Amino acid sequence: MTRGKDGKAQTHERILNNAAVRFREKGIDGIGVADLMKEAGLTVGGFYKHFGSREDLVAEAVEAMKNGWDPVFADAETRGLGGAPLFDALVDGYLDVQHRDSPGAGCLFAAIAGDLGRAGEKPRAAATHKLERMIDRFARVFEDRRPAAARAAAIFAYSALVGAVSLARATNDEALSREILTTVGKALKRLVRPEKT
Amino acid sequence: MTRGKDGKAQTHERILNNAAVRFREKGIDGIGVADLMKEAGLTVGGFYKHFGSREDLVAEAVEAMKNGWDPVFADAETRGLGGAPLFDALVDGYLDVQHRDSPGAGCLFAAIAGDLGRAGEKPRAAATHKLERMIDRFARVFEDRRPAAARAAAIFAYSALVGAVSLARATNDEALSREILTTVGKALKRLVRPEKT
DNA sequence: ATTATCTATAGATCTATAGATAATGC
DNA sequence: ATTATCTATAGATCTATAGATAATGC
Repeated sequence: MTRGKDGKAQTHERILNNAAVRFREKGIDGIGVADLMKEAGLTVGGFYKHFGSREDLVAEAVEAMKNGWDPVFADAETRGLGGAPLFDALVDGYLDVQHRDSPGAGCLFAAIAGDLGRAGEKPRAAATHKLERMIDRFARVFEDRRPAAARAAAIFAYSALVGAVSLARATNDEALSREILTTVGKALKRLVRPEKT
Repeated sequence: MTRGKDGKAQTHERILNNAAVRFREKGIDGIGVADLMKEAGLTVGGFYKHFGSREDLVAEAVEAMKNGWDPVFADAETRGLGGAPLFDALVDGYLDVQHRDSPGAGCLFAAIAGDLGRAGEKPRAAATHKLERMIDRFARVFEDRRPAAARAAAIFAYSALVGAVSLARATNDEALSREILTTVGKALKRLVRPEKT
């Protein structure tokens, strides 16, 4: 309706999904409203008919961020995978060089945890929601433990994963970067991996 | 000499140490050159007599960042501490709520790893240097293992620590935040702690 | 008539530079 | 005479808003 061929909701989604990628790639403050609108094929003036403020966009974008694990979980579910093999797939996928080199499509915490800690209440609330969901989902991988222990294992392993990719991206020494990824992967499989299922 | 009562080197240090705090508190792009100079008691015009560019300041500030562990290591050395007690002191200190709430005085990676991953070559080289030194120092805590295993333990534990504080800062749910800190602390002590010394 | 999007711009940033000033060293 | 710091400003951002325009629905 009106000017654009698409509906407003689709335009909204387009702005959002692009912002979700760009914020992870360039940091929350790394790209401006005008450029985000341009990348969505629009001009800056329409922005505030879609979002109350830039911060509102950040919060919505955080909610919209598909974390790289979604396909792994989905695939595991269809194939009836769980326990150790699923854990290994999640760890390997997270610590892969491709994930390290594609922050825009990857874990929001590895990419912008620091920015989120300094962000307003709305983005932080959205991040909290994402984090809770991620922990719950990851905890179910530890079928061999009681709920409290499974949750603890998920929190511990997830912290190590987030830290590893954050550090692997921060250094410009490729050898060190890969060493971090492989070392943390091995340690997690040795110390945290659930029993075979 | 000239205008200021202090020497140029002291002024340089003053700008640097303040920037090192502010960058961790507000993110690398969270404060401008003019405000940094004002906080050091100067005006913006003098900045480029001290630093070739803003990015050069970032790199120097990263080098200058005292990580919160320095006093713990120093204290341990004077008291002849090592092994398990030192490991516990480092883990507890890192995962303390006070560290979480004082990014300006804390670990640079927990505060700005994301920013560093997007920064220029000079800041990333400085970060790499810091990271290497941190790993080497932390690895010496694992006196009970061979060098390669000690290094792996240091990389793994450090990743978990950085991830835990990053996540604990990103959420606005105080209970979840504390749960992350205590859970990761317990897991590290159970799974990675060196033998008693 | 409504509304999604457009153009244009206000006002507040930010990095970097030019040229003046004031304190020291010869 | 030198130089560390100052004031002032250019030019490029950025968020947010005002008002015009063009497409749809009554």
